[in-house]
Amino acid sequence: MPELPDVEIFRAYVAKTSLHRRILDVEVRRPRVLGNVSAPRLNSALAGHAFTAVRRHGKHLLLALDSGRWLAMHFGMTGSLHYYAADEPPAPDARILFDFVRGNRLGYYDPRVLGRINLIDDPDDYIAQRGLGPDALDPQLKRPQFEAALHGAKGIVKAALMDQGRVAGIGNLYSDEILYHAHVHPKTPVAALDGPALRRLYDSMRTVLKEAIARGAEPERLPRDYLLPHRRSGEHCPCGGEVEKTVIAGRSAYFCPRCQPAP
DNA sequence: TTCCATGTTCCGCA
DNA sequence: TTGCGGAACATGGA
Repeated sequence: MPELPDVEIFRAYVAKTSLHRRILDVEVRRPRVLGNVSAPRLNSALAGHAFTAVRRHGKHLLLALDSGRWLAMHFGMTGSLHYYAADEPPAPDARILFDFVRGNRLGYYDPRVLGRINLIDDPDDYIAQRGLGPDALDPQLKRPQFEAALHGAKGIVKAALMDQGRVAGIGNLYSDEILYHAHVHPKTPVAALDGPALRRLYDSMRTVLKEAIARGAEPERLPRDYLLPHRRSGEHCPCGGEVEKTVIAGRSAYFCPRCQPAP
């Protein structure tokens, strides 16, 4: 689930449900999801405080506390958030539960336990320490900055799009969609991209991510002329051609050979 | 039972 | 140094 559009949905969800509510307790049911902080330290840092703001960088969600500290959430491959009213029992497989006053709760779920939660002092330091590039939807990221981010990459374009150090937020699913709209084959070397191809990649990155957010980050709800609703090998591309699957960097990559001719 | 999965990181190799 | 393939992490669904 959690690529940029999903995490953006989480951001709006937290903003709507969980800000300015005093936290009573943090229930850590699976300590493995805690990165740099123990369960007792997390609890003492949060209890009595409230989240005051929430922002997103790439696939990372950053929650400000009224103490000045921040909680950094990453969702791995399967993480999500669910908010519960006082009379709703949280699902039993929550990894972490943030208990607010009056019985409301925010639950952090992650079946595969690949996500992490860190307690940090400064989100910009955190982003820098992790070597993250600019957020893919940052208004400051214009076409020249995007081209600069890809510049010098020696590998293939799908890997470069997913490289969080170049541009943050694009994962395996949406890189396929972006390449599909740009009519670029996923194995095209970055060095072989000409000006028009770079322009199409930038435009489709912005369009695809915004459209995905508008559709609630549910790939199946994307327009029919998108690739993701047809992302199975043998399925028909909107153009009538057949969707093909290949493996790139250990990940499955789907594309339409008719719309995205081999480099 | 086996394979595969929306992420990240580490290792070995070229 | 860079990039790639593969493995590991842990779990559930097809």
